[in-house]
Amino acid sequence: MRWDELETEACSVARTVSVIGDRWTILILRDCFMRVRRFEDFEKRLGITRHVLADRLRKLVSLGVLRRVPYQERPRRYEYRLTPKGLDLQPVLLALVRWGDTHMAGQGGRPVLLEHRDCGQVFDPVVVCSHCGGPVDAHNVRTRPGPGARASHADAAQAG
Amino acid sequence: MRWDELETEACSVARTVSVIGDRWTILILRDCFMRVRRFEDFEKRLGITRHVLADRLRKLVSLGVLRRVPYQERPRRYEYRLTPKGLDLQPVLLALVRWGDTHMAGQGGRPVLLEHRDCGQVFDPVVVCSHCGGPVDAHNVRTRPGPGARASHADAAQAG
DNA sequence: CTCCCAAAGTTCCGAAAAAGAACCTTGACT
DNA sequence: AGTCAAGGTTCTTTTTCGGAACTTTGGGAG
Repeated sequence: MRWDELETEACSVARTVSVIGDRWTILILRDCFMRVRRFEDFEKRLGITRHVLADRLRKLVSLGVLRRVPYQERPRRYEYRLTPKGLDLQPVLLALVRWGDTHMAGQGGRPVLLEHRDCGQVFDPVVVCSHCGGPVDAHNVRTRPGPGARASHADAAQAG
Repeated sequence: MRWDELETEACSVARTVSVIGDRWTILILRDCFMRVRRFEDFEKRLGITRHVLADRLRKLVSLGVLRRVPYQERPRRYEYRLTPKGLDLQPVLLALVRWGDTHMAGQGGRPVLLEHRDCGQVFDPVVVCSHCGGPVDAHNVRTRPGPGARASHADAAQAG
């Protein structure tokens, strides 16, 4: 299966992976959430090659995750900002941070803490059910085919 | 920056990406959550080459995300199952499903629905604050350095 | 006017990884 | 002895990546 076939799969994970399933893309998005916006800043912070960076930014813009905004004229220069579609990726990033904190933390503990503005406290992101508000974990979720289901594989996140 | 340098970064996103920041790895994990366990089944469902599949499974086992469990003797055969560390990736998969459903759904609507066993309803995963239970979104989270912070870049998931 | 600088890319080349297909191993079954 | 199944491994070819140099647009210094 090739990269460009992914987005046509009847699977939301596959479709999402077709957008962000690349290490550089995820790290670029992490930096976007940290308010990094310029080509050179991404390059310096990430240690990515300019070639790959340009490619990924182009891809993210064409997918509507980032937009290219001019920040000066003569010479015209652009910066990259998250669109609403891009901001919606926050839960993905939060989930990645949480897992890394739990399972990959170094000797010093977690590198970063998350503070919830609404209550002012340091917190962990917790996933709950939109219907009853109860906790969601690996053992209390079932998947079933939805209206967009097709042939082969369904979607996913059920227990082992 | 090379792949193997990622896991030493003082960033939980980077460390997590060093484990799952690869499209095949994420799709393999999706299938694991759907109770797929055997080499041939992964191969058939994913359309991945055997070479890459063997490599990714080996990597996931060595990282403690999957474990190799014998399911028959003579000839000895193994299957792959999520460990507790692997099951903890569920929020990541849920976040990917949710984003795909919202932003990449095809004409037919969502391919799969999630059902919460505790309340029996179809639901969306929602991220809330572990402290006050309030909603978490792109605009009410601040990041600050934690005990494991180091030199360069902090972590991540703040608004644009 | 010429040189130098900055930001944001693009181009080029050798190295690494993925796709695709064939081959190998263990043991059961016929 | 021949066939089948599961789970890999070994090729060869095609893509992608890393690293470094080059380009473009214009400002500012001498």
